Amino acid sequence: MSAGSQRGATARSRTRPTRAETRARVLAAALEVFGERGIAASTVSDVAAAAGMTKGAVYSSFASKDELVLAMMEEHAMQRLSAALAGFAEADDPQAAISRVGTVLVDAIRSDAVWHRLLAEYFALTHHDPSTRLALRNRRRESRDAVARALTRLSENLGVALPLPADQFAVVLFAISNGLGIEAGIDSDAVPDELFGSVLALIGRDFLVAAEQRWAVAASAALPRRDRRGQVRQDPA
Amino acid sequence: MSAGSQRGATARSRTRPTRAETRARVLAAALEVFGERGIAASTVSDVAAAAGMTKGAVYSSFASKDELVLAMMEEHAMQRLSAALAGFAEADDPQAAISRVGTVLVDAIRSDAVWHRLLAEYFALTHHDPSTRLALRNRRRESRDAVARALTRLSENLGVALPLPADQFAVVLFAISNGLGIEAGIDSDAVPDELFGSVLALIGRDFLVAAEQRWAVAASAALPRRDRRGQVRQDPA
DNA sequence: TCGTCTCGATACCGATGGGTATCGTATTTC
DNA sequence: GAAATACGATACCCATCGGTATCGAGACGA
Repeated sequence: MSAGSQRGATARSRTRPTRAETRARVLAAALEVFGERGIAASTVSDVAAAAGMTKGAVYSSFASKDELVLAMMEEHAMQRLSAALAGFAEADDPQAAISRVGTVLVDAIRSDAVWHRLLAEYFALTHHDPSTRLALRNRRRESRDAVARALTRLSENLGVALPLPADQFAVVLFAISNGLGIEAGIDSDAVPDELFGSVLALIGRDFLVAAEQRWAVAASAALPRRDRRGQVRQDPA
Repeated sequence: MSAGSQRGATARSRTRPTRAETRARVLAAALEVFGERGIAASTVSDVAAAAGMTKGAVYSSFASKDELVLAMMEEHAMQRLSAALAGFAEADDPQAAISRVGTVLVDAIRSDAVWHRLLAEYFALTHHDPSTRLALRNRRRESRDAVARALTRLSENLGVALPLPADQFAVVLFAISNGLGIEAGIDSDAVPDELFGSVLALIGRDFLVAAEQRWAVAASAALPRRDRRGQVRQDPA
């Protein structure tokens, strides 16, 4: 009936999006709206509207607002983690690996101001609900472990010890990233672009210096390693 | 005014608390309730009840929930700042000053987990309201400046350059404190007590070493100050 | 092409909670 | 001590928002 039915053999033009499409659209809208207005301050209808739909659509894909929020956080956390890990990714050249880590982490701050706001609110919001709280904790743990493993591998590849135990170093990376992200969110003038890099350089100075020497040595020839006390080499950073 | 032998000191058996008292009680209750259940999740009545009063009392002292929240944050931020600065306080012995800074900052994390949650939520909550946002930004700026000044003074007293420009160093301190606080709030096992100290030691290692040397020199004899350009003069962009 | 099922729009409900009007009483003023 | 005032409790208002019931229309199998 109706004017429909023209989605004949070839064009296959759906007039109605598939379930997955809707879900994706809603999640994207959720990220946008929650990120802009805040989770608590946004209504389900707001999100729906931003996705070009109505509440009904949202509730047909998500059981509750909480679940929508959870799904949105999971989704984006996943993306962020894999992006971060991609930075570490098997780079044959350790130098490249190091510089990539820096790059990734650095613009993680600026580009994802929204994410830092969201995480901050979610962290606070979540505190009273044990199950959500555990979910966040476990997700955070996984992420940290992944980063810690990457750090360990990096350290082993270079044959240089990390400035801190890998797991603690991972925590510190998260903390600084998040902390600077929040400071930047409060007062963007206060956080120059290179600040994260500077801090990392300070924390990892010995590591970087040693890595550089090792690499240089390895590159120049198969020389036995020289003394590593070149304490204040000016190069890094 | 003239005739009134107005409320003679405190001994007066008042059946009704003074305005300032109620305000203080409400603010204390607000800190407690908001900190526990979250700002958005708490109602004005909750806060009032925790203070042993009703909504009416709150609204007779604060124009709106927002204003109550703002006042509570201001109040506590003030306390925190002065506590932190007390750590820097005119210590004749620079060594003591340094170690105090460490101590203060370290247990600022553990002891004030609540504060970190609050700040996180407030930061997120505040983002959509320009005036509150500016208030937070300015308050944050003042705090940073105060810390930066203290750092500068410390550096001058010791005659040793800071690892970073004072204002940036201040930001980093705030960020790490807050960041680690949040991580600890999410997963307390992940943040060992000494982590903040370790990171600070890494960041400020040269500073600490140089300070120690200088102090040792100064202590050993009343020597005129020696050249200050020691090997540690590294100060990257 | 028809029947069935799924998805999403519309309309609605009920609770929650911020905010207000009012009144009684303690405090202050004269 | 009486009048004026300030403060806080009580009762109330109503906008908002999460969630639900229902129904029409598009998708899909036969």
